[in-house]
Formats: sequence, structure tokens, C-alpha cells
Amino acid sequence: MLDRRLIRDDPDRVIRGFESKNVSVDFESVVSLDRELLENMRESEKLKHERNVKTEEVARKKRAGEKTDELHRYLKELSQRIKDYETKDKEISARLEELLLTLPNLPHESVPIGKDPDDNVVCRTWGELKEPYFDIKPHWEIGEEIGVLDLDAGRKVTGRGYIVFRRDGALLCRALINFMLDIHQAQGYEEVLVPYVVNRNSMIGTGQLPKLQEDMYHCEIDDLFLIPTAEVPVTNLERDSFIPADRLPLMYTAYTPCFRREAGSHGADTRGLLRVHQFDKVEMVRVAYPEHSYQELETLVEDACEVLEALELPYRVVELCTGDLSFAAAKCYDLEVYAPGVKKWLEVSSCSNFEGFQARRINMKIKKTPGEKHRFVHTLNGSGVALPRTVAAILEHHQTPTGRVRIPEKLVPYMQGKEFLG
RNA sequence: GGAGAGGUGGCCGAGCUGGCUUAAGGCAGCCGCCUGCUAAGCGGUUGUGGGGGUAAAACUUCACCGGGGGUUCGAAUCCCCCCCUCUCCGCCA
Repeated sequence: MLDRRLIRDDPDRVIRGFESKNVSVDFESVVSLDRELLENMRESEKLKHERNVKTEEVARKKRAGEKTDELHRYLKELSQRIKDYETKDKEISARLEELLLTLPNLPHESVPIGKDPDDNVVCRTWGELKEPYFDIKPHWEIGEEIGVLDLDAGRKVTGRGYIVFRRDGALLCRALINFMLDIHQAQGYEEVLVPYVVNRNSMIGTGQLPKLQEDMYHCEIDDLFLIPTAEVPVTNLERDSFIPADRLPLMYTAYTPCFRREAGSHGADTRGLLRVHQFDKVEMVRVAYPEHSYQELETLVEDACEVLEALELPYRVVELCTGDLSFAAAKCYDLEVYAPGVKKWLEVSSCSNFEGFQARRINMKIKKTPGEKHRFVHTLNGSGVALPRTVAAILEHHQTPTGRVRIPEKLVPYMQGKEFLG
């Protein structure tokens, strides 16, 4: 949700933001509805004030034993007029609210202008992309050969895009989750275990709804949604609350499975583990002081990088351009690992600052100190990191010419001491 | 799923036979006084959101007692619907 005052005071800036983000929204309606709402409100407030005054007069007269019939008649009519205004108010508010929820966040001024992923900016690259001296197999091939991946079983049990890991593959996933959680705990994050199913308000709060409903698995009977990321339950932990300034920043880490219908993205990069409907992910969420949020975004990225470095996987940090930013983000860095088997950079983490966009929807404020006004917190999150593509990168990058897969040193203790998969 | 109890300001908690209660009282917070320090004590003060107003305040106004609707000149208080919490029972990992 954008700041209502910004919409009122500087609509041009909002429009410029939308343009740079390459989205077309019905902003004119928002502005005119807002104006209409204010006007309506002023009129009805005048009448309500009159009613309050006259109603007191009735009470006074009654006590004095005077007649109030005439006032009653007048006030009845006045109340009817107020009711009309209120009906109109509800109507406009509802329409406005609906529209406001569909308006995306504005990019931060530091975000590079651009229209699609080609305009994203590579900030830095870590690790050696050494020329392979043997023919590296794509992860689905090596994975099935050494018996850690079973794509057929996944298709049978559920359908395309659902994966079965076997033996060391299953162990690897479990190991990665613990490994990542341990790293983030050491970085200062508080571990939480949260529901994988959330209600509608939570989904609206973080911005998945109403726009992205098509991408969500929805349980109609209960009106509950499978989470597409831990961001949803974790960020919503502090919905409708005032957070004391000295508790900020809040830092949470959580493992959850994630469910995404991926409607409309069939065909592209869908082989093996590249794009699946259910995957595991360890997430980091921060709730920050507004003045510190961009600094915190940088350290959040570093925290995610630490995972990839510990796994000895070459990666790069990409800053998304305005046109590639997601709905709720004001600024976002993607982390991409290199997978030499498919010869692609795979996005395994997305670290974003949402500024006050989610906080306004979630109603999460900083507890005010005397003399200060209530302010919304800033929220951030980043994957640290998503598993399937990381597993793909491990299967490819740590592949040996003899068809084995080496387990990164730091992960070995989590793998029951094994140094190779399979 | 069945039965009962309840949802009030940062927290606790009155009010709920409709109008000097736009919410008593307490706690906590803030300011001041007092006191070797601390504690206690005394006095004052403190909700949220929106509108108008101001350089900013002051000020002013509307709304808010789980959510929505209704009755009434007037609703925290009466009526209807929904949601949530707790207790007991049933079912179940």
C-alpha cells in the first residue's frame, strides 16, 4: 500500500514511479476517488457535528422536563441525511481500497531504470567459473544416475513440477536446511517455525493478494492459502502491533516449503529442478527502522552470500532494474549461482526492501516515544537460500569427471560424514 | 462438531436497567515536587485514525469499546448476523 498522503500531495511522483516500473494502473481513478471521498466526508462531518450538539440539547431539555418533539422530527431527518452520506462513503471507500491494494510499490531512487531483465545490473561475482575439462552433465541426468533424484516418481505421485529426492538426495535437502538455519542463527536471526497455510489477510498483508491470486494454491472451503514463501507467515507475525524502537531490527529466519502454481510460466526453464511447484527454502526476514533499512538490505544480501560461499558455489549479485522489480519491492537484489551443466545462472535468492509498503498493509508501527509520531516500520526479506536450484548447482558444479558429486566441506558434518553423494 | 463463558484505551479492569462516561479506577509511561541515593509519597499529564488549521505547534472537528448490519432524537450499553478466545464434552494425529 502506498502512502495515502503521497498520493494526495505528489501524484506526479507516483506516476513517474509506475512508469519506470513499466506497469499500467488506473491511478487517475484513485486520485479522483480520494478527492470525492474527502469532499463527502467533510459534508457528513458537518452534519454529524450538528447532530451531536442537538442531541445533547435533547438530553438537557428532557432533564428540564421540556418538550422535544420538534427536535426529534428535525433530528430524524438529519440522521437520514447522514445515513445517505455514510452509504456513499462506504461505497467510495470500498472501491478506493480495492484499487489501492492493486497499486504496486514505487522503486527506490537508487534502482537502475530499465524495462526487463536485460537491463538488470550485475554488481559483483564471486568464485571461479573454471572452464570444465570434462562434459558436465545436467543435474537431472547425474541426479538420476546416482539415485538421488526421482523425477518420474514425483510426476506419478502428484504431477509435473513435483520432485522426489531419494537417499542422499533427501539427506542433502535435510542437511542444507539445517546448515542454512545454523548459519543464519549465528548471524543473529531468531529461528521460527511457522504455519505453511495462511489466511487471506496475511496474503494481502505481504502483497501476494489481490494481484497474484492465480499463482497461489487456495483451499476454498477454509479460504486458506498454501504459502508461496515464508515471507508471508513470518512478516505477518507482528501484524497490527507497535514495536518498541529498541527491539528493532527484528531478525527472523525460517525454513518452510513453498508452493507456487507458476501459472503462465510453462515451457521456460522447467526441466529438472529449475522450476517446480513445491520447494524448500530457508528465508530471512527483517523488520527495520526506516532510516536503516537500506543499510540492512546490504547486510541481508551478505548473509545470503555467506551460504553460497560456504557451499563453494560461484554466484553473482544482480540488482534488478525498475521494470523487473516485483509488485511489493522498492529495491531488490537477486543472487544467482552458476550451474555449469545447464550453463545457466540460476536465481536462488531474492533480497528485497519493501520499505513501508507491507508495513502499511500489515499495520506494523514503531512504538512512539514522547513527542514523536507513529511511523511505519520497513520490512525486508531474502532467501537464504532456495533449495532445488542450489541442489542443481551442487550436482553440477561439484560433479567430478568420474560421475560422482563432491559434498562441500562445510556441509559434510551435516551429511553424516559423507564426502560424496550416492 | 455439541454446550457454556467472554471479547472495552499500552496492559489490568468497571460500565452493559440507552443521554453530565467521546470510557471510572488501577498499573505502566512522561513532567514536576519531596527525599543522602533508590523505593515509597504528592501534584499534573498521557489513546488510535482521519479532516480543517499552523512554518511547526496551539486549537478545532469526525470516527473508534472484536467485525458488520439494525432499532432510536441519541448505542460500549438493546436486537440480528459473523469472527475470535477460553472452559467442558465428543472425535482424532
